[in-house]
Amino acid sequence: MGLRERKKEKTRLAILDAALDLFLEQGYESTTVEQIAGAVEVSPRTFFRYFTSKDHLVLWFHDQGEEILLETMAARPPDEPPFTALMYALRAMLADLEDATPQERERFLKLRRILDENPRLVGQSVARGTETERRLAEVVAARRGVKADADQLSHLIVAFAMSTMRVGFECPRSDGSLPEITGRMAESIELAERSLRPGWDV
Amino acid sequence: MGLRERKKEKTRLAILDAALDLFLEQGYESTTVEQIAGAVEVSPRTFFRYFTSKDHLVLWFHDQGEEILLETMAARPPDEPPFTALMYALRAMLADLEDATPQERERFLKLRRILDENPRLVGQSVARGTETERRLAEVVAARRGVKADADQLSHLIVAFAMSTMRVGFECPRSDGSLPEITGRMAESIELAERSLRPGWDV
DNA sequence: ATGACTTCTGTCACACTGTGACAGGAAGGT
DNA sequence: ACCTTCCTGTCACAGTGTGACAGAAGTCAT
Repeated sequence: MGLRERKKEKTRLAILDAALDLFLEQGYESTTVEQIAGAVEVSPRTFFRYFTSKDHLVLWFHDQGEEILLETMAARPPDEPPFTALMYALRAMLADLEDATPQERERFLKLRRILDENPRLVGQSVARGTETERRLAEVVAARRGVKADADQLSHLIVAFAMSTMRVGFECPRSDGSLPEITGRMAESIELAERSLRPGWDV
Repeated sequence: MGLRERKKEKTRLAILDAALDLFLEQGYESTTVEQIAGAVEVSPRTFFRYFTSKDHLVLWFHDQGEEILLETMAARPPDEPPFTALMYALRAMLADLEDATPQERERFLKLRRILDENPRLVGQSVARGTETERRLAEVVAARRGVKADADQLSHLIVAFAMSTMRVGFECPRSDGSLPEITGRMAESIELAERSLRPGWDV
């Protein structure tokens, strides 16, 4: 990896960290792109070359999550029931979080605190999730040997899976520590599996 | 109802209709608030007094839908399983649509076409839905005699119900007529009820 | 109707987000 | 060193959204 790419990644993370800290200090809305750019000695124009919008700062982790979901789905045995495979994919996301460096974990926890304080951003985050759902629906439809456009069940399977994820992430919160989050998530997965009729997602 | 209120409602709808038509003609992004305001002989500043944002134009029907959902939930017998009650609430939304005036139906269908062409707006719509979910979760938790903050199952019930609704509305589409939409919705509800274990939402 | 009173509207001014175009500088390969 | 490519800052700009204020229109007395 060349110097150019390393430098790029460095500024990317510098912008991200500066922004997260500013958001926690003064709130999301009250923080301007100019301030964030200023904090890392970069022009506002450059900020938008790294993050397409201010919201994208908060949604960056979604790109990461989606990648893991899709990779895991591809790796699971094709004859496994789709919902089961999706639950494994969720667990893979958690595993990735636990294997991450302290810095990355810190970033994630800061982000969660910001989301707690800004319901609007939670909405944006969910909105971003619809794209992921669309892609996952394609994968699930392929597994089930149907066309995604014409099959409601494939969409329902994915929608239920993502609901399970969101419930695990969003509620209920107390200290917001990492083990708590993974614990809630595990609970949520268990709850969902217990609620669904065996073989519903064939 | 006084002249003032009638006039207000009239301009509100005038703005809405003008906007929907412009969106269909030239696309959502390419249409400016200035154009919309101009089409109804109103200052841009006034536009923002009727709709807090350009996006809000497309989300207005959500406010209406949420109201019906909450009202129906309040009217359902308290000992009815929450998910069943939520499915009745969805059907109440459909019934409201079918009872609506031709104008209102036309508005709804235009909106759907706009959503089809602008995935970003679908995302916004889903984002708006998270607020509804939060409120419904409170209602469901109250029914189940628990606190919403501390109960994942209440959230999961609502999340599953809203997933069912979204799947019914969003996929799959062909002519986009009203009977088709209500049909898809009914299918989706049936599919969800068949997928869940009896008594899972006690 | 005339008055006072409330509410709505337009104008002006402004902050902020996001984008296109261009020029200079840093990194890559030869 | 040289040329190419990519990155960055500057400038200019369109568009969204908001606060403040003055005037117009609706409301409700007498």
